[in-house]
Amino acid sequence: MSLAQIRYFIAVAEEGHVGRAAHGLRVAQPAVSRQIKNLEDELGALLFVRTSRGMQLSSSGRVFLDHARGILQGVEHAALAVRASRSTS
Amino acid sequence: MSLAQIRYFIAVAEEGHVGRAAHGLRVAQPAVSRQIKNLEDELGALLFVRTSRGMQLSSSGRVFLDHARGILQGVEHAALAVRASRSTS
DNA sequence: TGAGGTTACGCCTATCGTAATAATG
DNA sequence: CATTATTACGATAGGCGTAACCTCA
Repeated sequence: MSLAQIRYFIAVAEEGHVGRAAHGLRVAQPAVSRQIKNLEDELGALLFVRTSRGMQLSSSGRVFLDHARGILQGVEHAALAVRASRSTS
Repeated sequence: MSLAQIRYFIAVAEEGHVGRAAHGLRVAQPAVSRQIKNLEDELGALLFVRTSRGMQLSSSGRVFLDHARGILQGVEHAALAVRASRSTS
């Protein structure tokens, strides 16, 4: 699992389309498609249901989404906290 | 920032030595040394004070450590939650 | 057949390990 | 000089983009 995979996952979950997510992430479609697949393989669960119109979160995907957002927020907070502490050091 | 960097950082913080941390991580010393440096560069702060006997957390490092642990726990919980939800899907 | 997602394939960057180089007590 | 960290450098793996392919309404 990587932070990039988590970002890609959240983007697809919010957009409902790999293509649209890729555009927002400024990355090509296959990059997102592959990383979502890698993530699913590692977790041993399908995170999305593929429909002919796009991707919809599966129940496992919904479970993962909450955690995923928390992780990214944790990363942001960590960076902010360190940058803030710099002046105090 | 990557999850590997966070793992390396925590290991060094706990061991107090790059070498010992590397051994525990089953990776060579320079890999850890470099990633710690990359992390420090990205965060714009020194996370450790280098002594001739090893590495000691700086005040910025102490700030980061709490966040770092939380992030990794978040990752673990996320994976566990998805694996648990698999059977429920 | 059009609107999506995925697989194939070649390139390129990032990371690694070994070996060499500091630095410090 | 022993101990520990860092830098150099060549090799490799993982990620990306383009292009080709698949699937479903």
